[in-house]
Amino acid sequence: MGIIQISEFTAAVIKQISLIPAGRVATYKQIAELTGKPQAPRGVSWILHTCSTSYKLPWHRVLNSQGRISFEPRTHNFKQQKNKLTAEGVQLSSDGQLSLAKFQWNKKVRKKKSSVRKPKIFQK
DNA sequence: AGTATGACGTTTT
DNA sequence: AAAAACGCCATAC
Repeated sequence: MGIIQISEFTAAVIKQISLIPAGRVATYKQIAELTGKPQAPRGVSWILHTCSTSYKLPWHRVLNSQGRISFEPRTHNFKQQKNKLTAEGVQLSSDGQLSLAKFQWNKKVRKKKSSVRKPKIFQK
């Protein structure tokens, strides 16, 4: 095993993808955003293309922004990804479409403002 | 150094 | 609505 130099970006992408919990999915764009480069979803896809197996990432949890598997439905990769997702409880249609509303990992910089409820004693 | 490519995403036909 | 064009980015060659 040799020493490999990878870029900051690559390391950040690998980190974020490894954090996606089972049963949830993220999009390429979302990963790009989480690594601070919202314009780089293509870079994310390239990294997955090259090192998904060598880093043992949950690559199958990354979909495109329509909530769709980014492989042609005939391909082996498509079937493998679909099987892995199904095994985790992620429901998707036969053509590889799922509901992002249901399954998207919500680690995102979103500031909900009104989610904090006042204690009952203060309500009225 | 310049070009090509890819598991993308958005805008324009 | 679907397809193509366009923009974008990190790597490969």
